[in-house]
Amino acid sequence: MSDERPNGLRDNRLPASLDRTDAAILGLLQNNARLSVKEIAAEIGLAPSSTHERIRRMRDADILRGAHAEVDPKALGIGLEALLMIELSKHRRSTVDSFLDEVVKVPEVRFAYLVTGRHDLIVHVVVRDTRHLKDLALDHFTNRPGVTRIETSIIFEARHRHELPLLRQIG
Amino acid sequence: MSDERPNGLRDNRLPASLDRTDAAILGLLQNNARLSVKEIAAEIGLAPSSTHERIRRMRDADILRGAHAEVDPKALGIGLEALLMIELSKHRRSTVDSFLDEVVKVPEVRFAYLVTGRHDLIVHVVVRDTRHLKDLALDHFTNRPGVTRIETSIIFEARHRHELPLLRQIG
DNA sequence: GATGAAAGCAGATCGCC
DNA sequence: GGCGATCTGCTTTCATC
Repeated sequence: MSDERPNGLRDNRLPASLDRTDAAILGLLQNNARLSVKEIAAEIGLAPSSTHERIRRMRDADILRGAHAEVDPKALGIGLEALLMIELSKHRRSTVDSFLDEVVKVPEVRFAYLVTGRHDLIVHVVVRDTRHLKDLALDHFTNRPGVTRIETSIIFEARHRHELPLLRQIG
Repeated sequence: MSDERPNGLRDNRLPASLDRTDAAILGLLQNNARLSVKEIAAEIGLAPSSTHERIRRMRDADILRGAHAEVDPKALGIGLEALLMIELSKHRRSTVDSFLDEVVKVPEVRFAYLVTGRHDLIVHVVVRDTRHLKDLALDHFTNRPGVTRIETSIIFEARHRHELPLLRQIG
């Protein structure tokens, strides 16, 4: 959701025009970033060189932003995942950006969302067990200045979609 | 968080032993799945063939589970992201799995978490604008049997960590 | 833009240590 | 388990349409 570029200016690039072939490539790569250009080309019915050129263009335009490997959490000793729903004091709400930056440096944090509504911050954490969760909450959140209240929700089950929907008219 | 294999049996594989070299490889690939074996080898101080063998082993052991490309949401017309915090009726709580399955088929859904606490389900959705959000909530959630209440939290800002922490003793 | 051919390079295997 | 050599096949470039 970041609107901002590193220099702090709004990103005023004109919306890059994608056609349905580009969208198909993005869909395939979101589901499996290890697909070869050759495999993608076969899937979409283009030559590998043409497919390669489209991928290169989308990378240059920062539409395609790299890829991340998925690792089995259990293999790393992660036995429990939770969402921390955090309320911040009025004062801290003025400096939420630096707060977000600090939070996301904690290794056990997967994401931190600044949101509207009952809570101010939703933080997804991964831990060994309930004891680790308690320690993490106390050490990094409960006692932190600016935090007025935390609600903990343990995640029983999670489902993910890796592919974003295409919500624009395409060229 | 899935404990289950496709056949419905518990996964009883012994915990695969990772050493710190394996952990370093996983860390690099989580941050950038497009790194070549050669680049990873240089980073961790091993020969490319040895590095390749370690990666192959972790893939075979299902510790390394593929990769997903990251796409600029704005390029697809996504202007707004939100969390839907959903309460389910007692009856529906007995069939949450099929509910989760259906929810995650909706293209605008990124993830759905079944959780403890005030809410039962946390659903991350991506939409064009507030009008789209309203329509999505009404069409797929508010009027759905089993849903008793929805709270909507708009995401102002999001930060992610792509690398999971190593929480096990390593060999 | 798309294409096929050519060049360069990475992935994968293997025998050896 | 790590290593270097080797082979194979993919990525990337480029001239042409």
